[in-house]
Amino acid sequence: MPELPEVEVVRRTLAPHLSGETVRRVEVRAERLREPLNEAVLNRDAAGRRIAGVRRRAKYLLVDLEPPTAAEAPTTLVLHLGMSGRLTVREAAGGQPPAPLPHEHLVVHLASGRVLSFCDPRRFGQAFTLPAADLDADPHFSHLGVEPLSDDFDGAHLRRAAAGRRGPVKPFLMDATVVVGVGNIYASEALFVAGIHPKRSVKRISAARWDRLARAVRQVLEDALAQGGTTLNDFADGDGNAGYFQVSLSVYGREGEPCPRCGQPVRRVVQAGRSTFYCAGCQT
DNA sequence: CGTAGACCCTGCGCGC
DNA sequence: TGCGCGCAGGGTCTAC
Repeated sequence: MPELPEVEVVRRTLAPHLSGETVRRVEVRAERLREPLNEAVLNRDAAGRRIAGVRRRAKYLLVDLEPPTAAEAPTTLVLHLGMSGRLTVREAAGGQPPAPLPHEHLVVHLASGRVLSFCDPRRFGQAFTLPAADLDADPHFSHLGVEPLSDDFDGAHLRRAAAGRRGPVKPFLMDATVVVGVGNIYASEALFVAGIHPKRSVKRISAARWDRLARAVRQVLEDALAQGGTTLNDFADGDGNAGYFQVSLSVYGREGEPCPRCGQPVRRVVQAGRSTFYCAGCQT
């Protein structure tokens, strides 16, 4: 479900509901996710703490938790939606916590009686805690590359990252050590906008093309963010991914349909086990 | 070293 | 109608 724009939309809709709340307790309903959920550790690091805010790094959501006493250190509740995760704030009903949802693996009970609910049918998501100071050094984060919407991301960055590497550009663009947050949808979309063939070797891309690609990545993500922001504004109230498919896509998922620019049928190929969509006329 | 492929898990839509 | 197959937006590990 989520790529970077969607995760950012979730962050923006959750943050006002969560900031200032206090975590009462964390309930693990199903611990068997990609990394097992540990209810005892989650409670040790989160229960009784006030939520200072919600940040994002790559596709991870970071819930900042204040120390309950000056002797303790800030912690962070890290959440990843995987392929099918949904985070919603749910209201208490008649003084009772809301009834369990299907695939609701984690429930963070808040002092107001509301809960932060994590549902994830495919169980590729993650939830764990860390001392806030250890985030950057943690193996989940230490290898991550630049944020695509930051000033550090441009054509020169891509060109430097590609030096000494081989292979096609599309999987390269999805390599989180190069740039984070570019998932399977927006990798295809950005290459279309930039006019670059997804199979083109990273060794055969000019500086001008790297510039164009970096601009395309930024544009595609920002456009999706703008559209997601307007169509997903009730996300936190439990309406999951309504509006997701309203984000206009040029080639992704459109095999056989006419290219919006030249009319040739959109093609699909599989690269590194993932579908890639492109126009053979517009992308070289 | 870097890259390609398998794998984690469940649900859905399609063709037969 | 029922069933099997392929496919799905992420990330990590292993084998080459």
